[in-house]
Amino acid sequence: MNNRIIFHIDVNSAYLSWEAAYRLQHGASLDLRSIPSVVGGDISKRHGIILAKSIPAKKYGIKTGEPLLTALQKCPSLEVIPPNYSLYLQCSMGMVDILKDYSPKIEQYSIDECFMDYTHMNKLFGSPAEAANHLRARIKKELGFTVNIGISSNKLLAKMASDFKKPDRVHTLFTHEIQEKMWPLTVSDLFMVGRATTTKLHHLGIHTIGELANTSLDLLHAHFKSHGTLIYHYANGKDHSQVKPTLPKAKGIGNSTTISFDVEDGSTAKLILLSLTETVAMRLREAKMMTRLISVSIKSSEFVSYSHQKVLAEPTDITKDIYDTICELFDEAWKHEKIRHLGVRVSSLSSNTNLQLSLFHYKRQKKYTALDRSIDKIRKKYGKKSIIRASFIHSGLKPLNGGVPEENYPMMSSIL
DNA sequence: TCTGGGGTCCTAGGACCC
DNA sequence: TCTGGGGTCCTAGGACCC
Repeated sequence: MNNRIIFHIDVNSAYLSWEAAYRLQHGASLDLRSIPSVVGGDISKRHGIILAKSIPAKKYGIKTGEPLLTALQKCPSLEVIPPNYSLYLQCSMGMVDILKDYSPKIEQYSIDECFMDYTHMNKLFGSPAEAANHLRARIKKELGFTVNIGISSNKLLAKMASDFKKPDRVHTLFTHEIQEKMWPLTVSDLFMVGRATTTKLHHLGIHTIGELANTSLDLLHAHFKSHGTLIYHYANGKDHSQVKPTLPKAKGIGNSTTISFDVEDGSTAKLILLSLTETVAMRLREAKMMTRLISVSIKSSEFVSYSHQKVLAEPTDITKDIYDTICELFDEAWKHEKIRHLGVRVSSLSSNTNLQLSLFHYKRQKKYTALDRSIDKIRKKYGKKSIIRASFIHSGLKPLNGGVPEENYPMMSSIL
């Protein structure tokens, strides 16, 4: 139990590296990773933030999540590349395919991060360090991008280790190395210590992970409740969570969008909410789930966010039912300020396999369920834009909004 | 500082029930 | 009503992650 070997594999500057590798494989002569470059959204659509940066861009003080505009002030010659999520999905799947050669126990933590349990696997690829280096080199050679790999006896320490010097490195962080390698780091480097917690810890005089590790659990629990207990154990390198090879069942499905202009009237807002609901409901049915809890979220032009939710009497997967509830919630919640951002989310999900329709609503539900099924089929066969609601015609708004990347991208060729 | 979008988990307070 | 305590559900907001 205490002798596990866990790897954390982290793609260096994932979105940017993937774009760079793709371009090189398609004849480009310039490697984006060698110049100040970023993947970022469209400023004119108010999506202008940095999603990934090259190491040269980092040297200008450009940070992930910061506005594109300030990044351009720091480096006017910055190369800005739009995101391409279906490419990222292909690259991510390519990497996981390689990882599967090294161990069957792989957890895909995000599109660019995986945990791998290498316990008892030494006979296959040698010692953990040998295997990690083999893996690192193979991904680089076959897929054209680099990764950092952290090795330890649990997931937390492996993840912390992969964050050490980048790119293209393997690091270990075993228990006996915690004091030397992890404790000198600033407390905000610890997983699960974000901005709010960092500020509060500083007020308590705690600045390094080592200081956090040596603070009393009682004090931390008094200030941070269960989160205090969590970060105390993390600072001491303690984590017993398992590598989970199967992805967990989704707890909720949501889509949201920042609108390119401020919305001032309810009818425009509701049209945007409809486009979001369409996508959310399609994804819900695709997952063969029903929802009982519907919520709408609003962000004003002044960046004030709020939400409103409702539990339904019975679960549904019908677009119209979800949308009607969304409109009701919006009318109750909206404070009539200018709107920048709208979101639709469904949760309290249950399987739809044994759907029991109440007798009273049976006919109505059957009708709308059949309608949704038909629309889903047409969209699947002829594309998502093949059938749209009349209300969007001439509206200038997208009839479907949000969603997950589609798997329609040509597979990356090997670099050879 | 003109500052995205997808998630998960936790907490606090109120309603309601026994 | 000088009036308890525990349990569950619901709601809103906030923290964190990539």
